[in-house]
Amino acid sequence: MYTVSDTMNTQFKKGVLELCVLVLLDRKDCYGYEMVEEISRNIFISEGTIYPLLKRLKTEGLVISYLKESQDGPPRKYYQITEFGKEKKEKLVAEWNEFAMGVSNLLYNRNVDMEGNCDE
Amino acid sequence: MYTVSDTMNTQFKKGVLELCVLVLLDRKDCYGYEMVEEISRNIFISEGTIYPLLKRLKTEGLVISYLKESQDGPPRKYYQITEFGKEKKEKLVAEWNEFAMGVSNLLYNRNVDMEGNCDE
DNA sequence: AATAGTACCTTGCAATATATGGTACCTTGT
DNA sequence: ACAAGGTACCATATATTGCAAGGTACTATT
Repeated sequence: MYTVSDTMNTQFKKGVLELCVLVLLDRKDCYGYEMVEEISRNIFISEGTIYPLLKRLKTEGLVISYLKESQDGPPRKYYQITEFGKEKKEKLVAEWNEFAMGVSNLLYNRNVDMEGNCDE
Repeated sequence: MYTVSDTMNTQFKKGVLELCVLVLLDRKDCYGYEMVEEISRNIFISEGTIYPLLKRLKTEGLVISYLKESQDGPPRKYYQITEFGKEKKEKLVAEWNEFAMGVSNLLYNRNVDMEGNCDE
């Protein structure tokens, strides 16, 4: 199991894990435990986080799920992204990029003139 | 007053606004209303967010404050970053950069081998 | 006198990552 | 046979924090 330093700021992850899960599922169907492994390659995530998150995504209609047997342990619950989920993913990616750029500008004092960010 | 689209994901900001405030205060002393203006150039922030945040930073010893009269309205409460605050800022900047890079790798499927992210 | 901008503040709410603890399957070593 | 460890799922309670909504008060403009 891969791990990234668990000192990483918990708050930073708010909302981002949903984005990460949708991005993974847009590539291929995954089961929960697998996604924890994947995401853990890059940012720390606790197992206790993924299952409530997946449940929420399912309730919101962003994903569906199906069971599949496994040789290595109990049956796996695979998740598949829906069309609605794909739309949401696109929206979140765009928002994340805009946000990350905004933060970067603030941190490194680049006050670029962006379209539509001024009242008059 | 500058504004960025207020549709920006609220969750993304968790923890980041603290970082932004500390970065601003590391450049120069600022008062709350001023920081809202500055930050709003790049990411949406509500006025109702900054004052509880500043209060918390003060309680934690990351900043101190002093009053100064103004011609344009009521007295301004300026905030100054402490040595402890500067250390915290450095730590948060590093954590943010690591985090943002991790997310970027996940979004764009760059599974780089980074040092210390594998158990064996 | 009324309005708008500046500048501060408090309270309650909503969202979500995590810790903790639990169930159950399979393989390997003793 | 059985203990241990990895795989795989789940639920609950808690902490953190951004925001909306509402308030006070000063100054300048209409």
